[in-house]
Amino acid sequence: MPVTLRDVAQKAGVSAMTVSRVVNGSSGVDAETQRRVEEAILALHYIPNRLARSLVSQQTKTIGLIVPDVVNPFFAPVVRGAETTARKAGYRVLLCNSEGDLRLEREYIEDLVSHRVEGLLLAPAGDHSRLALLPLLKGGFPLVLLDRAVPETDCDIVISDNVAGAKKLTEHLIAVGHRRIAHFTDSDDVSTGRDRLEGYRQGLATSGIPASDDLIFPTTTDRMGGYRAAQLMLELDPLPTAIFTVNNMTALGAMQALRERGISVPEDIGLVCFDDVEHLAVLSPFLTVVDQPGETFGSLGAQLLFERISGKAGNRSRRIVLQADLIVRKSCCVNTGVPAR
Amino acid sequence: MPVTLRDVAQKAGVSAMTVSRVVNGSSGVDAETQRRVEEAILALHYIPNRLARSLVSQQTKTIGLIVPDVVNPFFAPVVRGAETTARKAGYRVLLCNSEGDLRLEREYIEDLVSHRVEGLLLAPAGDHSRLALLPLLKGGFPLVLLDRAVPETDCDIVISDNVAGAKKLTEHLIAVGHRRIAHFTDSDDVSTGRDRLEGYRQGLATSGIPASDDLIFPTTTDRMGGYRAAQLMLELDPLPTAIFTVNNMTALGAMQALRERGISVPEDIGLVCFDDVEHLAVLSPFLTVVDQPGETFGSLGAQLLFERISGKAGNRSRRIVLQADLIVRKSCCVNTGVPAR
DNA sequence: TTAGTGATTGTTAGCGTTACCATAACGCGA
DNA sequence: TCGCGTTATGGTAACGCTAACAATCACTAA
Repeated sequence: MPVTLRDVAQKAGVSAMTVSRVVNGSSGVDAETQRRVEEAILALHYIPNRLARSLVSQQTKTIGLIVPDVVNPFFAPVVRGAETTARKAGYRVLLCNSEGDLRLEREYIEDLVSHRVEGLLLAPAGDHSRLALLPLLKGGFPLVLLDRAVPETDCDIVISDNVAGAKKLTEHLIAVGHRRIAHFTDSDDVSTGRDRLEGYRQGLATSGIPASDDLIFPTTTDRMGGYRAAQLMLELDPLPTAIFTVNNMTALGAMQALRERGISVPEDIGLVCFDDVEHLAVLSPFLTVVDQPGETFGSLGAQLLFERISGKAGNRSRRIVLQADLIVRKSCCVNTGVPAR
Repeated sequence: MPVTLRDVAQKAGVSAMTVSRVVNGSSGVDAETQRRVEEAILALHYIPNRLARSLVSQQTKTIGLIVPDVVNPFFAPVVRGAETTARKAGYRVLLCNSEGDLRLEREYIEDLVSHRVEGLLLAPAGDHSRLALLPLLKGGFPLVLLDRAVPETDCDIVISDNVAGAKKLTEHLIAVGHRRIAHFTDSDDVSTGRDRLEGYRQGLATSGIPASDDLIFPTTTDRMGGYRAAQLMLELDPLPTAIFTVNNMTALGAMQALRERGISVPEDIGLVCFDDVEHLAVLSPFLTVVDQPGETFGSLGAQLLFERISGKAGNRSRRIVLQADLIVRKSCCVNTGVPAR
């Protein structure tokens, strides 16, 4: 059904090759011929078939990007950063949403490879993503990890210093007077979760506060996870005076649960988290957070990937650690300077 | 470099055709042969080349989705809805971000067509998208518009009743006592902007309030647009007692500008808008809005598209109008019942 | 004149896959 | 033993495109 090169060639009274030359702007086509061909292209609304083109040229000018959640205010700018950088390099991005699900992620990886993307940007679902990545790595497939590390998987990565960030956050809580701090953490399978938990522990340790497992609530990193963890936490007696959640969505969920119980932040309990919530920060600068530069993750990741693709990247794998900044707002430090209870 | 069907065939000691049969689960392959082939596939990490496959089968099992802004809390669920529905139908989605830019949009459309997507879901940048769409429509290409109509362009569409929604919002403002209401509107090129402006006018008209052009501020629908419009509006004397912005991002920008001037909402001025801001609604249920069901836009749109693709969709174009719901929160109705000033 | 030069265009093959038809091998009844 | 259907497998062409080479032509220098 769609118009092909041959259709154009026939209409213009030339060979397919000549049309191809015109389409690709190659030199060595007579001006008059070129005009006739261009006329035919316009008349027929011819659009080249990239499948065919890629098949012969062996390059698709496409990279894949898999994130656990496009909607998350942290990943959204990551996507944008990657896309912008890719565009500048003449590449397009195939975007996939793994929902943090290993099986879905695996499917998407296969899918992208089968689409012959020239490289892959991946914010992995967790440590077990390793199984899907190993064959890629073994085959020398250009791959850059974003945001999350995968143990024993040696490849380029853009990540932030989660331990330091979490430690900063914890120390801040302690500095404003909190001693009993709950932590909502991700499943043990995700490096960011582990690192932030470690930062939390270190933060407590430097102040000589014992870390109690009772205060650590493993959960999922979506809003529901925060909601559930908060409900569990609310059983505690005495209640913690502050919560440090592993990411932004979890904090929102916690917030929701607290509100439902009539517990207000920061009057009754402090709340801090990793990752900012962009739009929210504008409307009511409220949550104290450690903010990661999402857009930079995306653009740096894409840059690393393109270096890999073009073979400019040597054998050793590169590791970029970005700084995460503490943004102190109002969600943990009560006005009296001392937390309630 | 990548492994092909022939490599597998050679390894398994069979012809390419046999491997193809195994890969596609066709019958008529000896159990023992099948085992050998499967072994070879696994050993070689063979992944079929979808480019080649699509080239011969003439179907890519892929649809395109173009939105003006993935990051916008309204479009994010649209994307998710479309993707989920597509997945269920065995399709994948190529997601593109037009940034509301006509040229970029046009490029993406060409790109997607050249990728031979089987259909296109488009939230158009504006009326002028028409030029890019006409050739598609003429060629019978499956196309479904989302959220925004394009005049004189007859095709399937999922849209909400913007006039009614805007009217409701305006009437609500009037009901709580506002009479001098500013409206931040989109460029005249976008149907949603026009319709909401029309709703605003109708809302005023039913109460016999004259609509003054001085109160209407055309701007862009991002945060910066809202910010700038608010700055212009602040020159007005007397100040309006309420603002109705054309979408969520514009409201956030306005909010920002107001805060910077020390003007608080709703005490000093009321603020309402179209589209909710999901995460924000949880953390502090504040903005009074007309909420559109984003996910439904995406999934219904995808459904329409698949009916089109499979030819089940007759000749006439379908138009689905969704209801937009007024959610009354705190951003326009002051506690005293009377707006300031 | 005659090969030589350069500019323009065409021909052929192949990218990796599948549809379609051909072939081979086997068993089975007559 | 032959013929026939049945099952398993292979060969060939084609999808739309481009790389590489081949052909054609006008024209020029010797």
